[in-house]
Amino acid sequence: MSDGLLPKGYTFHELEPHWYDFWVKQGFFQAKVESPEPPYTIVIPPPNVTGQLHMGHALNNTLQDILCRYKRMKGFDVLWVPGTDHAGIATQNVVERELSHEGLSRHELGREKFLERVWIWREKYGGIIINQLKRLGASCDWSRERFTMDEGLSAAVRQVFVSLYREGLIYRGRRMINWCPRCMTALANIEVEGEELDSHLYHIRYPLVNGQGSLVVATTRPETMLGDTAVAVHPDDPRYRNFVGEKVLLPLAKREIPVIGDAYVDREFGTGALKITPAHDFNDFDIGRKHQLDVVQVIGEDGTMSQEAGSYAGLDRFACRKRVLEDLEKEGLLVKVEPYRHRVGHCYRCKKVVEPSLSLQWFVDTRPLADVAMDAVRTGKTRIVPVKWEKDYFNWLENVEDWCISRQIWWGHRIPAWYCQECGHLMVEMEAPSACAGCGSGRLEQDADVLDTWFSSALWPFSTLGWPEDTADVKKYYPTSVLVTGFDILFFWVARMMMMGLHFKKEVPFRDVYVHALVRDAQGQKMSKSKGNVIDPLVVMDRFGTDAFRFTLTALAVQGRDVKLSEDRIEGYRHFVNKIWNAARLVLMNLEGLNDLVDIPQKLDSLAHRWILSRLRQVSLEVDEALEQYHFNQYAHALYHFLWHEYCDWYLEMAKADFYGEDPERKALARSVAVRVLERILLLLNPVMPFVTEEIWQKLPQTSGSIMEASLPEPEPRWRDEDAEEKMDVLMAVITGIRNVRGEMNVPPATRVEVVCLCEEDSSRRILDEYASTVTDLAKLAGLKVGLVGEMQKPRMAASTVTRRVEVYVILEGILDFESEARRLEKELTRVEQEFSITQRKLSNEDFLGRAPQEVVEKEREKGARLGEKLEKLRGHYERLKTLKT
RNA sequence: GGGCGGAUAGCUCAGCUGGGAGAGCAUCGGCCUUACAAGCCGAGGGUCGCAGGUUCGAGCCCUGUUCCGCCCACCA
Repeated sequence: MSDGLLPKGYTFHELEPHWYDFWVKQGFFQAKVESPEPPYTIVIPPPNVTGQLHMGHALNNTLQDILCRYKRMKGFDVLWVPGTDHAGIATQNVVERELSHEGLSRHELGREKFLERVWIWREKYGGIIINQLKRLGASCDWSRERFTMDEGLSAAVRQVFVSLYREGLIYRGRRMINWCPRCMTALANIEVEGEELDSHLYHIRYPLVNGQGSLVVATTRPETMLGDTAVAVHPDDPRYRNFVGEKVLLPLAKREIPVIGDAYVDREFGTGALKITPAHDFNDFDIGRKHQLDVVQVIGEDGTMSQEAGSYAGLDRFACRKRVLEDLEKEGLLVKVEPYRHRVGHCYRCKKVVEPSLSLQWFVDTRPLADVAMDAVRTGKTRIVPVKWEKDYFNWLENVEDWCISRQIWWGHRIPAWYCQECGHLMVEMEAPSACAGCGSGRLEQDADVLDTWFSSALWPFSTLGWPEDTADVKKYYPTSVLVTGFDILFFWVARMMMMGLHFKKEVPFRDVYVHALVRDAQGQKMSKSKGNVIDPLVVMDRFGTDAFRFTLTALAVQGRDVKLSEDRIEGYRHFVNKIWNAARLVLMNLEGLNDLVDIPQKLDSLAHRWILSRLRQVSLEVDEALEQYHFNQYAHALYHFLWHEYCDWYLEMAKADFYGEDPERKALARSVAVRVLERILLLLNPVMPFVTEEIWQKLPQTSGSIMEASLPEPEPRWRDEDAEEKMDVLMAVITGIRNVRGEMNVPPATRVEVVCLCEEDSSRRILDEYASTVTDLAKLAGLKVGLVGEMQKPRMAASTVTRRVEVYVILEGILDFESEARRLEKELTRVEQEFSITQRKLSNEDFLGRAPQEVVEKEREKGARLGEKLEKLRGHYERLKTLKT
C-alpha cells in the first residue's frame, strides 16, 4: 500500500472529491441493519430544499459527522439519515418569485400547474444543498435519503393527522390567529417574530353620544378603529366609571358603540380607555367574546381594507392608517401623538408585519402532548445538553398554546379532510372517500389548505425509518441516539418531535439532544446578507480546505457560547493541517524503502517511546471523554496540542537521532513507534479531518484499505507510564532552561556551547547522563557535563539557571556579558522571591495550617522548599557573578 | 415585564468538584537547523467588569451593581 514519500504539499482540491467518491462507492456510509453491531443513529435536521449551505449548516453537520465517524470507528452500526424539508412557505415563495419574472402569478397558473412547477423546481435545485453537504464530507447514508414530501413520509403525515383527529387532539375552529398578508396564510404563534419598532401612540377622541363629553383612547394602529365595537375602561376607574353603559360615536365610521367596564384595562397605560377591535387583536377578541360584542373585520387577507371599512375599502392597511389620521386631524379628534417604541409581529418567512385575524383553521390540542414531552425530559429519558436549554424547553411547553397547523398555501401536505358539498358533513380519512358518510353524495371537496411544514418535520425521526410500516429500520434505529441542532429550532422542531415521537412510538425520539450555538462573525454579529458579513462555507472550503474548516468549527464549538468565526482562525488551523502533513512526511521519509517495522515490545527502554505512548494513551482517553460529553472544542484542542507540541516538538525531534543513527535495532523501533503513534493520531483526528487523514493513511505501511475500515483500539492501559512522564519533564525542563538562557543571552543558534548540569538528585543525574546526546542535540550543545552538586566544580564564565533541582550552567567563555547576565539573574530572582514570599506567608498562617486539608498544606510545603532552594542557588549564582566580574 | 448567557492578556476565548492565572492569534527578539518560514527557538503582556460577603484560601460560591447579547410575554 505504501509508496513511500508524500508530496511536498497537501493538495486538498483534488483529494477531497476523490476520497469522498471512494467512500461512497465503497458503501462505508451505509448502515447495516442486519449486522449484530449496536446501532448509533442520528437523523439530520433536514435543510430546506431551497437552502444553500451556510455556516449554521456547516457547524451542525460537522458535529454530527464527527460523532458518526467516531462511533463507526468504535464499532457501532452507524446510521445517519439525510434528507431535505419541503419548506412550505419558503419554497412556495421562491417559485412564486420565479413565476413573477415571467409575469405570472400562481393564481393565474392554477393550483395543479403551480405544484407541477414546484416539483420541477425541486428536481432542478433540490439537490444543491445535498451536494454541499457532501462537499463538507458528511458521511450520511445516502441510500436512505428522504424528503418530507416523499410518498412514505406523506403517508406518515396522513396517518398522524387522522389518528390525532380521531383522538380529538386535532380540531377545526374559528380563532384568532396571526395572518401574514404577504404570504396570505395563517401562521403559528412561534412563526411570528416580535421586533421592536419606533412607532407612535395616537390619542383619539371618541365623543359620547349623549353629548356629555368624550373618551380619549390610545392606539398604535389607528386604522383598526374602523373595526371597533366598544371602548373599555376599568370598572373602578373614577375618571370613567360613570361612562360605563353609555355609548360613544365611533369617529369616521359614525357607528355607535358601547362603553364597557372590564378589569383587563390598565388604568395607568395611555389614557386608561381602550378601544376594542375584536376582529384584529387577541385581547380584544377575548374581551369581545366576554361582552358579546360584534366582530367587524376591516382588514382583508391581502392587507387591504375590506368593504367593512367603508370609504377606506381597498386601501392598503398602512395607507389607510395615514388617511385615518388625516381625517381625524381634520375633525379635530386627534388629540395627541407621542413617540412610542414597541414590539410588532413580523412573519418569520417574509418579515412583513402580520395582522392578528379571526379565521377558521385547524389546530393541534397541544397540552396533553406537551405534558408527556416534558415528563420525558424531567425523568431523563431524553437528556438535553447543555442542561441550560432544559429550562427554555420546559418554559415553552408549560405555556404552549394550541398549534395552528393549517396554511393557506399550495405547497405542502394537503389536509386529509373532505367536505360534503350537499350536507356539509366533514370526513377526515387517510385516502379520499368516494361518497359522503352522511348523505351518500359523491360531491366531496378536499380541504384547500396544507399543513404547516413543521408538522411533517415533527415526524422525521420515525417517518424517515419507514413508519407507519413496522420496518427493520424502525425496529433497530428508533429511538435515535442523539439529535444535534441549533437552539433556534428548539421549539419549532425539537419539542414537537418529542411530542409526536412519544405519542406515536411511545418512546422518546432521541436519547440526547445536543444543542449547539450560532455561528457569528468575528465581531459577534449575526451573519446576514444585509450586513454583508456572511462568510460562505463553500468559499472557505475552497480557499483553506474542508479539513481546516471543519477543524476550526470544532475547535470553536464551546458549549453555551456562540462561535465567532473569522477567516484568520481558519487560516490558523490550516497550518495545523499542514503540520500533520509534514509530520507524516518526516515519518514516511524515514521508512522509504525499508520494511523493518516491528511490533511495539511489551517492555521499552527508550524514554522517548515510553513517554509518547503514555501521553498518547492519556490523550485517547481525553478524546473519548470529550466526545462522549459533546465537548467538541476539548476534543480538537487535545489533539492539536498533542500532535504539535508533544509528538512533533519533542518526540519526533528526539526520534531523529535514531532515524538517522547507525543502530538498526534502534532505528527499527523508533520508526515503528513513530508510525504507530501517527496511525493512532490519524484515527483520532479522522472524525474531524476525514480527508487528510485518509490520504496519509493510504500511504502508511501495513495499513490495508481505507481509514474508514479501521477500528479504533481501546487506549492501552500498559502504555501508562508515570515514571517516563516524570523523567521527560526533567529532560524537557533542562533543555528549555538552556534554550531560555541562550535566547536571553543572544547566543546564536548556530553557536554550540558547553553546558554543565549539577543535580541535586542522583535520579536526575542519571537521566541527563543517559540522554546527554538528546540534550546536546535539542539544545545545540558542544558538550554536556553532568554531576551531582558538590561533586563537580561550578564553572566560572557561565550564564546559569535553576530548574527541577538542576543547576544549569551555560558556559560562555570569553563571550559572557556580565551586565546582561546580572540583569537576567536579577529578573529571575525577583520573580522567584515573589513566589517564595507568597508560599511563606501561607505557611506561616496558623489558620491555613490548621484548616486547609493536609495534602494542600503538604503541597505548599514542598513548593516552599523547592522555591527556597531555587532562590538560594540563584542568589549564589548572583553573588558569584559579582565576584567573578571583579 | 420575566428569564438566560457573557464580561479573564492587544484580539478571540479555555479554565470541570474553590487550593500554583492558560491557549491560539497578534506583538517583540533570534534563526532558511536536511518534515514543515503555513516553520523553529525564545520573550514580554492580566486589580479575572465593579462593590461587598462567605472561606485558612475566590476567576470559580453568595448578594448587589454596571455594560453587552439573546430568548420569552396580549399593556392598547
